[in-house]
Formats: sequence, C-alpha cells, structure tokens
Amino acid sequence: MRITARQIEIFQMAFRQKSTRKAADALYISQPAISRVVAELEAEMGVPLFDRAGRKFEPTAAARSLYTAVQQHYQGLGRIKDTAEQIASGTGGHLRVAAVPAVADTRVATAAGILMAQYESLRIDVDVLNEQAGLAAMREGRVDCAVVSSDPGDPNLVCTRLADIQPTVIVPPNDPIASAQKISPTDLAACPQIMLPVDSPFRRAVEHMFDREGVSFHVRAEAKTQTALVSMVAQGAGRAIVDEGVLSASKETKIASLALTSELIWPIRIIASSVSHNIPGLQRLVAELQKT
Amino acid sequence: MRITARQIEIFQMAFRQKSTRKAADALYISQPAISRVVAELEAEMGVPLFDRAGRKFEPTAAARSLYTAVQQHYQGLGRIKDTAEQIASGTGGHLRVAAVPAVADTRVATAAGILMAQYESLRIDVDVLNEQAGLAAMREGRVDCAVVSSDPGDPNLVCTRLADIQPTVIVPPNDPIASAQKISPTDLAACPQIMLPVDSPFRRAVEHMFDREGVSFHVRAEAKTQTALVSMVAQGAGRAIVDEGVLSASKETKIASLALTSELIWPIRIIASSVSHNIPGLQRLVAELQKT
DNA sequence: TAAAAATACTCCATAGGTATTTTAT
DNA sequence: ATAAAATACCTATGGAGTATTTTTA
Repeated sequence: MRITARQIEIFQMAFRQKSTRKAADALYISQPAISRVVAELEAEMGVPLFDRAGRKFEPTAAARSLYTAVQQHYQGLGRIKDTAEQIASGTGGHLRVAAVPAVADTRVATAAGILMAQYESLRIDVDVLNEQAGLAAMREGRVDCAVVSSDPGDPNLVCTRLADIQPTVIVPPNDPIASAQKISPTDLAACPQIMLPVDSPFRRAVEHMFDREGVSFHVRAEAKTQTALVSMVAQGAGRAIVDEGVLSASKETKIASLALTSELIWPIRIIASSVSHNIPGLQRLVAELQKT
Repeated sequence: MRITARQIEIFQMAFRQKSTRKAADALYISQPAISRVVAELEAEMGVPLFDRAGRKFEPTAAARSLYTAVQQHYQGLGRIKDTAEQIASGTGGHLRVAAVPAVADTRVATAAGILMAQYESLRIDVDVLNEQAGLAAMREGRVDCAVVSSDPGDPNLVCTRLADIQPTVIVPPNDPIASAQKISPTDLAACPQIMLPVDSPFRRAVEHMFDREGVSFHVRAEAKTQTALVSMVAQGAGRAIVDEGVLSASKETKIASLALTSELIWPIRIIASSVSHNIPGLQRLVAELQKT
C-alpha cells in the first residue's frame, strides 16, 4: 500500500467538506483533482471511503476511522516546517557550547540565559572546558562552538573576537586596600592571590602581567570558576583578579572591586567550524556575547 | 518554505548514515539524488545542514536540531499506513451499530465482544434502537449499520439475513411447568407474560403467534431488553418468550427453559448502505453474527 | 435544468537515473 | 589513485489543469 502525504491532505479536506467541489476550493486546486486522488486512495486501500449515492458525497465508516487516525497521528509537515523555520531564524534548536572557566559561568551563561528566556524553543548547553579540551570537543562534534582566548589559526575554523575581558581586583570589604580606587600589581602581590587553575589562559595572562612588572606573587588557593573565586573572596579568603563581567552576574555584596594600574589584556574569542558559523542560532549567541 | 515528505525522509537517512552514498544505498536510490535533495533542503531553509569539509559529510548543529524535531513530530505516513491496513483488513477502525432490543445485548453484543477481544484496535459501539429509529439513525449517518427484523426493501440498502432467532420459553424453577419439555401457547397463556415493549418486532411476532393459535394472553410486565426479561423471570416474576441466544449470553441459573410446540419464526437481518456494506470491518461483524 | 461528481486528455514540474567532474585522502 | 560528493544532463511518472460527460435532485 502506497500512501502519499498529498492523498492524506486531500482526503482530510474531502472528509471535512463532504464535497469534492468545496474541498477543491479550500485547497485551491480543481475539483477533478479531488475526485481522482480520493478514488486513488480508495483503490489503494481497497475500501470505499465515500458514498456517492446520488450526488451525495458522504464519508463511510472506513473514512471516519481513517480520519480519526489521521487526526491523531499526522500533524503532517506543518510541525516540521515550524521547527525548521525556528532553526532557520535561530530562535529554536539545540546548541552545545564549550567555554573556558573564565567566562563559562558569567558571560556565556548570561548570554545563553538571555536567549533562552527570549526564545522558548531554543536550548543552549554550556560545557566548561579548557581551551584544548574545548577545541578537541568541537573537532569530535561534541560541541558546536568553543569560547576560548587564543586564535587557533585553523583555516577551517571561523574565529570571532568578542569584547576583551576587563580585569578587576576583588577584595573582601575589611581588606586595608578596599577603599582605594586603583591598585598596582606590586601592592596586590603583597598578599597571596586566589587564582584560576594553571591550565586556564586567564591565569596565564595574570601571571604574565606580574612577570612583566617584575613582581612575584603567591597562590593562596585555586578555584575552578570565576564565581567560585568571588565566593572565596567574599568569605574573606583573600584577593583575586577576575573578569569584570562576573560582578554583574553574581549577587555577592560582601566584596569590594578596584581597578588595576597595569594593563591586563585578555581577549576572548568564539570558534566554530566555517559551516556551523553560518547557523543562525550560533550567530544570535555571538551577537549576544558581543553586546557585553 | 516548502518542505516535502521526501526531503525529510532523505534528510533523516543522510543524518543517520552521515554519508550520501550509504543513505542512497539504504533508500535504494542513487547517490546524486541524496546530494541534490539535501542541498535543496538546505537552500529552502537557508541553513547548512551538513559540513562537507574534505570528503566528510558531517551534520551541523542545525541538522541535529532538525533531526530531533523530526524524530519527535514526524512518524511520517508509517502510522497512517498501518492504520489504513487495519481498516482495509477489518481488524481496526470504529463501527457504530444499531440493534433492536431482542438481539442488542445478546447476539450483537457477543459478536462485538468477540471481535474486539480478537482485534485490539477495532472499536464497535452498539446502540439499542427499535427498527424505525435504527434505520433513521443509519440514514442520518449516526450509525453504520442496523440489526433489525424486517427487510426495508430499499434498493440503496444491502440487507443480509442472519440466523433466525430460536424462541424459547423461560420460567422460574418453581413454576409447575418447569419440568416439562415442551409447552403449547395455550398452556403458556394461562399465566400473564413478561414481554418486550409493543414497538419491538419480536413482541409483535409473539403476539402474532398467539393470534394464530386463537389464544389471548395477558401482559404481566414489560422490559426493554432480553436480559432484563431474563432477570425478571429469574426473580420469579413470571414467564417469558426469549431468543435462545440470550441464555448462553447470561449466566443466570435460576430459570428453566422449554421449547414451544407452535412455530415462532422471527428472522433477523443486518442492514447497511450498499457502499458501507463493502467495508471489511462490517463484513467481519456480519460473518461473526452468522456463526451463531 | 442545474449542480455535483466522474472521465478524458493534456501538460509540465520534479524525482530520479546515468555519466562525469571535482576534491581530498 | 581512489573514494566520496557534487554537477550536468536526461527521462518518466504523476499531479494538476481544462474540457466534457454523466447523473440526480
């Protein structure tokens, strides 16, 4: 038995209208087309679907049964079309993002949250992976894009630079330097720092700054994410350098923030395959990340 | 956006196989056909679905999103085809039957029960309507067939005669005649009868028998269905003439049954429009009713 | 006789095929 | 050099149209 989508659509309308003429008008096709397709379907099933006694066109019991089944099981291509349109507009679908610890739970999570709040049927999973792991996950197809710091320079990958991170020093409120506006790396290094793990590019950027200034520092503790860093500082565990963005993301009040006198440039980039890059959902995410 | 069922089917396979070649083999069509249809779908959506870096053919994030949606919302025509096959074989669908009181809750209900037990997806609704009401319901399309006694002789209707009802006299066990084998209408009329309503053809058949024998009878009570008749007799309320079939259908033990010395011929027929008559589900019902 | 469905035919859009080219292992 | 995908081109099926016939209210 060979049943086509068109046959079902025409059958549905014929059943509802109980007339080939009306069904034809409703579907903007000719009356003989309805006649033909319904006859075809009947021949295919070997069962009469309409009773053409006189000039009537009444559904039989078989037609009612079929119609019920069609209503239950066949939303047709309508749903698919809707979903396809959402995917095409970037307002639907499922994106998997890898992000380095420095931004995963702040900028990326915020952007993902904003988009998901805005678009009901959009899903964005954020995975916290360091730079190498993130790029590896992308190549293995486990994520669709990766937010990292350095440009891998792979011609197959599209690399978009987002707003640079603005580093801020955070200290507990009772810290002697809490009331200052700015702080130099030398002053900062007087106390041990709470830092991200050594494999974090942001950690390396911080280390590089201290090196440049000829200042040595001590590690008080390590935390895996920026928010963990903030929590530790809020508990009075010590000082840390974080992305400015984390302060707006966290509701923590028991911290003071100061600017650094020395420049600490740490770019963030989003990497995707040149093909995936064109996917509207991803473009929306990039746009959202660039707003900050 | 114009998406066809074929595009979705081909996309599904291409996604699963991650290869145009393998998808082509799986669908028994040529490789270029896959290439073309996938390219078409991408053009239609304006979104790349596969990453053809090198000679790879890897689904993009958009493709995964679309595939998930397709899996969730599109069983395609498969389900419809299955249902259509069930309707075509008479093992599925929905039949609405009108039946006169004499047989509704006995023969018809039994046949419907047997078929529904046998075929999970077959539904048979039985409505108890007298002859005129049943035929009217059929003409108005409220039922698909009617089980009645007389042949309406309408050329648009197909009338199939089922096995005639075998009338039996039922009496309470303590009735003086309970131990007899046969009973004459005259003996029967000595006590008042419990009967079906006057509009029942079976009631008229019984009345006709008494008339023919020149015997007058009294009505002790009226009951709407055969099983109600049986219950009343079992409680000792009096005697009744019923269809033999009701005895096998009811589990009532507190009754005795006797044959009649006089003939009481009461045919039953099933009526359907000449078109509905060809519906396999109905034919199965007729076959089941004829077994008795 | 008018309205509804069926039939006869014609056409063309497209799904699919074959042959070939391109590209990356 | 080979395997995979894309491209070019051709064909045939069937979906849909117009014109017409049949049938019954």
